[in-house]
Amino acid sequence: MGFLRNAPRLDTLIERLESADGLDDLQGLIEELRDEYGVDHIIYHWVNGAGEQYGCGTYDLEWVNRYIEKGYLRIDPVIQGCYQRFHPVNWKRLDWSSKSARAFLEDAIAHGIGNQGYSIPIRGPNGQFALFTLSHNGNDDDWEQFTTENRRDLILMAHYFNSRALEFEPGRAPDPAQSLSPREVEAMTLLAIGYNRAQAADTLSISEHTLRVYVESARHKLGALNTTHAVARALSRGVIVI
Amino acid sequence: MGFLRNAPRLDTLIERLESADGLDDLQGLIEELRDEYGVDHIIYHWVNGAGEQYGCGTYDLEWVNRYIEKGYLRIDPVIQGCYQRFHPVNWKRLDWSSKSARAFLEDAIAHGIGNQGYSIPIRGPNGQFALFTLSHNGNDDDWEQFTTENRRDLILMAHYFNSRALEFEPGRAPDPAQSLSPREVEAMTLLAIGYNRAQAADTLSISEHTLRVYVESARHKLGALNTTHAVARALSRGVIVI
DNA sequence: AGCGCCCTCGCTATTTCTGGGGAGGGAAAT
DNA sequence: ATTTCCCTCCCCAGAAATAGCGAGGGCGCT
Repeated sequence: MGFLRNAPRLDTLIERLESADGLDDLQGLIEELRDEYGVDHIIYHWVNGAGEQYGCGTYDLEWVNRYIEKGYLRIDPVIQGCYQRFHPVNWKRLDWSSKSARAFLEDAIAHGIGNQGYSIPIRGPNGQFALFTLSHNGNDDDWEQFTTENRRDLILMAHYFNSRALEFEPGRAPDPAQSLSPREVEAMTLLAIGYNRAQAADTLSISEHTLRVYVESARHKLGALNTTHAVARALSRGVIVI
Repeated sequence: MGFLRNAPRLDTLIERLESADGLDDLQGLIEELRDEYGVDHIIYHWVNGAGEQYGCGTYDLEWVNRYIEKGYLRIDPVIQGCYQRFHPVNWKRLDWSSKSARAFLEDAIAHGIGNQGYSIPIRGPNGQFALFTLSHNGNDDDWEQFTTENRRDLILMAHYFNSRALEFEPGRAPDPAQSLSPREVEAMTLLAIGYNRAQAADTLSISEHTLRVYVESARHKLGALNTTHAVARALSRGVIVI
C-alpha cells in the first residue's frame, strides 16, 4: 500500500492525454497517474452494450479475466450503483447488502483490490457508459479525505480520459446507415413503453402494417434478433429514451 | 454586450450550488454566473426524450417559447451536434450547412442570442441529456480564448449544476422497486440480448415453462405490460445490464 | 409450524409477432 | 436527373408469446 498524495500535475496530465496516440498510451498514463496519486489501482472501464468490455488500468490480468468469466459485471454493486448515479461515488456508500455482492467483494479483496474505492460514472454518445475508478487499501477517513480533496481533478481527468478513449475505440463511426429514422424512433419508443403493435400504430395514426415496417427496419439497423432485442439495443445505445 | 472575464470563484459557486434548495435557486445562480463571466447568456437546458424540456437560464422567455413552439429542438445544430459528442463544443465547429439550420441561426440572432456559443453536453442516468451553454456576442478570437481558458471550470460547473438539477427533477423517485430474483434477472438478461424463450430456457438448463414463469414474475414486479416492456424497464432501471 | 418466496415442471387455447412477398409517392442528396 | 432513402399501404402462413389452470420441494423468517 502506498501513500495517498494530492494533486499531481493536472495540466501536464491532460496535455499528455491530448497527445496520446493510442490505447497503449492511455495504459501508460494511467499507471503514471496511479503512482502520482499513490493509490493502489486506477481503472478505466468501458462497459459496452453486448457485454463486450474494454478497459485499461492497473488491475491484475488474472482478476480482469475472472471478472469477465464470472459475469461479475452483472452483480458488481459499483456497476449497478454508478449506472443509477450521476455523481462520483465512494464505494462505501453503495449497496453491498445482497449475498452475491458480498461474495463478489470478498473475491475482489482476495485478488488484491482495495477495500476502498471511488468510481466516477461517465456517459458518452450512443449510450456509452464507462467508469473511472480509483481503488486503495486504507482506512475510511483517509480515503474520504483524499477523494473529497481531489474530486474535481478526478472528474476532469475522467472526462478527458474518456474523451480520448472514445476517439480510439473502433466501431464508433456514427453509421448513418444505422441511425433510425424519426418514425422508427417513435415506433420503437412506443413498443418500449409497453404498447403492442396495434396500439402503437393507432397512436401514430398509421396502419399496423406500416408500423411493422418501421420496427423491422429498426430491428435490421440495430442488428437485433427480435423486437425485444431491438428495443434493448436502442435503449442501451441511447437511440430511444423512456 | 459585456466584457468577458475569466475564473469567477468556482469554489463559492459550487458551494452555493450544493446549498441550493430548488430550481429557483439554480435560476438565480445562473444569472449570477453570467454576470461574473460577463457573457450575454448562460443556459442550462434539459432535453427529455419525450420532447418535454426544462431549462433555466437567461434567454428571453419569448425566445424560449418560440424555440419550443417551432420545434427548433429537432433542427438546432447545437442539439444535434452535442448529442453525438462527448466533449464541449464551440458553436463555430458545428454543422450549419443545412438550410433549416441557417434559418434557425438567423432567427436566433434576431432574438438576441449571441453569434458565439459554447455548449457542454451532459448525460445522466436513464438516458438523461442536458446542455450547459454559454452564448455571447463577440469576435471569434476572443471567444476562442475565453472558452479555452475556462474550459475546465465550465465542465465542472456543468457537472455540478446537472447533479443538483437531477435531484430537483420530479419523477425521479426510486420507487419501492420489487427486486428481481437472480433467476429472473438471468432470464430477463437473456431475453434482452435477443434469445427467445426456448433458447433462454436452454441456456439456463430449465424447461421453457419455468423460464416463462420467471419472465411473467419479472414482468409483474416491473409493472410491465409485456416482455418487451419489461426488458425496457429492467434496462432503464439498471436491473439488468447488456 | 406456518407463511412467503424461490425454483422447478405440465397442459390448453388464444392472441400476437415474425418474415417473406409486393407497390407508390415524396423529399433530399449526388 | 437519377438515386436513395423515408413514409405509407396490403396479404399470408408459420412461429412465438400470453393467459389461464394446475403441481411439488426448498429455504428463511417469525
